[in-house]
Amino acid sequence: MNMDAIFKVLANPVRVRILTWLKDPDTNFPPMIHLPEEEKGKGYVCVGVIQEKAGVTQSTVSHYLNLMKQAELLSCKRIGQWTYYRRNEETLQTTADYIAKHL
Amino acid sequence: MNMDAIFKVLANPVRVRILTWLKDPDTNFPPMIHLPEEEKGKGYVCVGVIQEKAGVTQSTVSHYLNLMKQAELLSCKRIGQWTYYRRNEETLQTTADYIAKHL
DNA sequence: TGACCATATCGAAATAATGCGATATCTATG
DNA sequence: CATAGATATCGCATTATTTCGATATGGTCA
Repeated sequence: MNMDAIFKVLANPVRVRILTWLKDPDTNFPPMIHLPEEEKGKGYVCVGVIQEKAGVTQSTVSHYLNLMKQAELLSCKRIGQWTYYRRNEETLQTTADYIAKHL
Repeated sequence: MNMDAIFKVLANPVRVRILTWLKDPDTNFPPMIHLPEEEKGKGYVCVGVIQEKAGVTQSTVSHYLNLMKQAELLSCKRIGQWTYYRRNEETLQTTADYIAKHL
């Protein structure tokens, strides 16, 4: 796990907000109506609604999401013309543990 | 507590290393021979030895230490011509708790 | 296939962080 | 008070990040 990349992600408050919004997609985002039934309830949120809520341009949010994916804080799945991102709880957990232990 | 400033401190690997070195001054730094008896064992380390170990210039380490102090990750005490820095365990603890809970 | 929508990538300008050398400040001491 | 040592601050050049608009890509559907 690349802690360095993770801390760089966290150094930007918009990215941190996105990360926390994704903890509870149901209250922070509209329902993902194009998501197939079997993928629902897994925390997936498409780029467009994240962009709108974050208040940055489409290219910026795409860049941010990519950084977070490189750091393995998010994973994504493309379904149709949409890309859905969700938290990678394993990395988040490991990060929290690392900080508690080594910081 | 300013999480934003804290995450910015952590975004630099040299600063993170300094923070972790200060967890165990006895093994990471030479003894602070000018420190008065009553201040020993409190984790204080002077700027010079941190600079040497970090491998950056004096002005750079001073700047880093100041950023970490602003973020309340470190506190400092001037004794004689030396400034001694040590970890602020309270902030570190609160940070770890915050991350575990909100991230 | 062609128009359309969502997302990704590219290129560039603005802003911020990095990290240095030079200089200032502060403290001790002769 | 003059000097010396430790640290802080200043000014600046370099590099990285931010963030945008423009464009490319990839999927959908008539």
